[in-house]
Amino acid sequence: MTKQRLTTFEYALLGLISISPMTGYDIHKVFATTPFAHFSSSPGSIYPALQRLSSRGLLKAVLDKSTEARPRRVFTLTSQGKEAFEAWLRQPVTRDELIHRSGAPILRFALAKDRLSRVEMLAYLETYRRVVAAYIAELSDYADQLDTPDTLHNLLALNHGIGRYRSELEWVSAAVTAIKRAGRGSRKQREPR
Amino acid sequence: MTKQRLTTFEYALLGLISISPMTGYDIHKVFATTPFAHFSSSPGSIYPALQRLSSRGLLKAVLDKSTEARPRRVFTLTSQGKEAFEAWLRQPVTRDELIHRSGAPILRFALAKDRLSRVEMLAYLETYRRVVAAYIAELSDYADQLDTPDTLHNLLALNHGIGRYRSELEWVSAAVTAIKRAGRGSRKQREPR
DNA sequence: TGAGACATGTAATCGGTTACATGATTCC
DNA sequence: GGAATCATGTAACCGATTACATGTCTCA
Repeated sequence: MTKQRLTTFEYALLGLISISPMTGYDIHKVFATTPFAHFSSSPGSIYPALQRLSSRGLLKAVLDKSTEARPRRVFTLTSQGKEAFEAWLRQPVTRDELIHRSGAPILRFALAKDRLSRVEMLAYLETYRRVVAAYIAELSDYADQLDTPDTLHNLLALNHGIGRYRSELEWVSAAVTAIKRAGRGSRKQREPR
Repeated sequence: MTKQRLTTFEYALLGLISISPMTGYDIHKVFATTPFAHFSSSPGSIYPALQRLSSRGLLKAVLDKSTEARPRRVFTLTSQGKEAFEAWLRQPVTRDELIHRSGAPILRFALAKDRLSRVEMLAYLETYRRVVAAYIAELSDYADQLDTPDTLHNLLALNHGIGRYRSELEWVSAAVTAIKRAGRGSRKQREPR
């Protein structure tokens, strides 16, 4: 039960809280002051979402009355919440996600720190690379079929997409290299399994 | 009056209809079969939006009873609609648009074909370039302030953003060159004003 | 003592998604 | 004659935005 999908925004909340327990205002500060994600930092989006996640059993609020008169509500992941979050991290990247929630794959990567093993991260990046490469091919095919002489703007817009996704590929290569390098120094000799 | 802002999706509808009058189904086909934009092609988004735009006086529907029993509703821009659309095209690109509606600047460029002069297009691209460059600087500054040794993922995610926007800059340069080249052959000697 | 950051929430509104519903036309 | 495509819509739901409301703490 409670198998319903969450929004990317809600997963981002779970991810932040998974790093360390947070209040609504803490989350507001993250969204307002870091380029981490371009989510809304308004209370009208954050507090209702925290309530939703709590009522679905994914978050648990603890009242911290220590210092202040008005209590701060500190949210923590429940085991269900942790499960839902990690299931999200482990989803393969799809064409649909790439196109319709284009920030999500990188968000997942950023939030996967310490949740996924190095091997899993590399596998994730590989699926991402594959999906991006396939979409570039799709756009290129489409561009080849445009033949009216009249479409400079259309062609430029298409090239925009192709260039954007090519830069994704470059980033993936760099990320894979960086992760492998980081692993070389500190990894345990025993491979998982 | 009717000065309220529209959604990017609604402007996209105005833009398509400004190219040529269209029915809801025509629009559906554009969104379903071209990489033009990654908007929803579902009837539940398109038809209500067309109704909204009509009731705001931006679109006018003409019933085409020519061939079929069930009439096709062909939408055209009203003068108000044309005005609203072109005002949108002429808005400068802002940081907020770049971050929160990141597809919009390129969408506007793509739809500006034949609506803006070459000079206006070049000016538009220049404002875009400026905003992107400023945001890259912002991200770089932020990256410089990260110093904990612990942030490989954060750094990679940041690099992702920086790389993505650098590729935007490259695209702008290419687009400017292409537009200037296209202008050389066919432009009229008299500059506008 | 007053300004501004800290901190938490609610209410109204509205656009978009999903699912449902209907019927005509075309083509095998 | 049946499937697929053409074509147009409605209804329920729900998340996000915007604006409003309230009160505390800190520091100049």
